Amino acid sequence: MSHGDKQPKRSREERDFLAAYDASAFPHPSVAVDVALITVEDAELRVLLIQRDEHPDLGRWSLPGGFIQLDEALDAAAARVLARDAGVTDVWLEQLYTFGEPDRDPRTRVITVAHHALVPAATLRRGTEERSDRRLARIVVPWKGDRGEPVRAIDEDDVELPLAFDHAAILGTVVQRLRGKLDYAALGFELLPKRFTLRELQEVHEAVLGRRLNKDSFRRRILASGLVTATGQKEADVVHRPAELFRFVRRRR
Amino acid sequence: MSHGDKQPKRSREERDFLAAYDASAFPHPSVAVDVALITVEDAELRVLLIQRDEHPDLGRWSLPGGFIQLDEALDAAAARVLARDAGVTDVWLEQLYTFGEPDRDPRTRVITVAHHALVPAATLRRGTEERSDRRLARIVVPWKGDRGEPVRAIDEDDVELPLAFDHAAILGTVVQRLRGKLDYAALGFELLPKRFTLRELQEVHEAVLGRRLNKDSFRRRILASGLVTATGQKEADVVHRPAELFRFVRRRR
DNA sequence: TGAATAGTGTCTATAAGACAATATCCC
DNA sequence: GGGATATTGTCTTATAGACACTATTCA
Repeated sequence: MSHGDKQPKRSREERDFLAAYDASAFPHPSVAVDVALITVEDAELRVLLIQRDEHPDLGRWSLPGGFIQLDEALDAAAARVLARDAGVTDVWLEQLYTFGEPDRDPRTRVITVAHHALVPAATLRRGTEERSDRRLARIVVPWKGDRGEPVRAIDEDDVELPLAFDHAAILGTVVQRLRGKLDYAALGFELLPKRFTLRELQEVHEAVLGRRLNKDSFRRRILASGLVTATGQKEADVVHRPAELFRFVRRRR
Repeated sequence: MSHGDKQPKRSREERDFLAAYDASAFPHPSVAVDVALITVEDAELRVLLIQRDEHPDLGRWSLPGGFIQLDEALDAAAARVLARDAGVTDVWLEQLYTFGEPDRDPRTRVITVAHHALVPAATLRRGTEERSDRRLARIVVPWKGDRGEPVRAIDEDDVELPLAFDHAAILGTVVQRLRGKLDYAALGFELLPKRFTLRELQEVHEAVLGRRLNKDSFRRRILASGLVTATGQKEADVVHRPAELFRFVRRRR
């Protein structure tokens, strides 16, 4: 057993019980995973959406998702879906919340264990450009703070993409969670390339939080955290004084 | 499909699809809920445990739990389990995390949506006194901060209660989550009676956080938050100057 | 009166916000 | 040089921690 402290020595009696156990004695729900693959581009929060080509909710836009397999861990299922639908591997991926309202899927009872993943925009752009059923949609958050209510998805042409099932609510919870975690977890770095300027990091934080931050204290706070270290290099091809490039360094906690 | 419609008007074709959908075409996991019913007594974090009287893990101690019903929402299943096993209703109850390692239950694949609930100690003591298969166990946290690793359960006689399945890990996640939420959510009040002193509130915070807090700044912070209001009453039967009783008031955020 | 905790006031250290001054790049 | 942003430094304000002092109850 991978969980827990002690490996229970099972008695003969317990082994007999387990051998006789019939899991099909009562009906079971379906269990799926959905993954919100999040990035920040042009200082805006974005998510990968896929247009459904099957009933139900055909034509609507959904998060990458799929049913879990019986011998598959939840995070493994999420990683599988992410690789299959977005061609993305080795990214920050974490369980978010489990959505299980009885009527959330018209087919049958489907409980979905929602996950969220973070990836730099450059990584995501490779490979999601050509397909017309994939969009890197802007997330429009119609609330302030951490209320976690449903959000909307808008494509590059300012067209709203209608979301399938309860995915607007799932995405609202994603934004809520990211805003809550940003303060104490080193999330910003997951959304940036290896080397980045402090202004870029601040823009990522602002995109996630949905509000402007004070430049001076942001700078001081990040530098004091010991989470970044200067590389000595400077950004290039900017029309102003180039900023120093920093990189993330594992430390603290 | 048209782009703007919100409430899906299902087409004839979609309705036919749904009517023909066969949920039993592939095997499904079992889905359960487990509930950590938490309280603070004698300035220590406690949880209600039940000794298992069936295989598997017979004799070990577990959180109240049960399989969800097909037409039952997740939080409704958690509330049902809580009422059945602890006789407790109308308490703060929130989804925590979903545990789904393939081998976490030896019977079959069981995914559990873990919840946590908070209740004042006085409320819980009523009705959980007599039964020998129920214990309000102390939670011993062998780590600092918010690591969320497994914890141990100790009864009143300092005897460790071996935990069933991965419940030690679930409880670790409970402590981690409570510590993270305490800063910004008004959790402390859920663990106290209607009227309480600031010292009692501080003791609850200290029990959850597992560390001592500065009295002066705790006092200032709570009073400045606007979350409590003085009642004009004072505590009785104490061997020292009685403190003023406060009550929780909904405000802020 | 003494033990024990409540509650108040003050001082200091730290962090955030505001703002000004200077630096450095491209055009 | 001008535009634009980087980077540094200073000042002000808010908050946390430390500590001292007074207040109030019961034994």
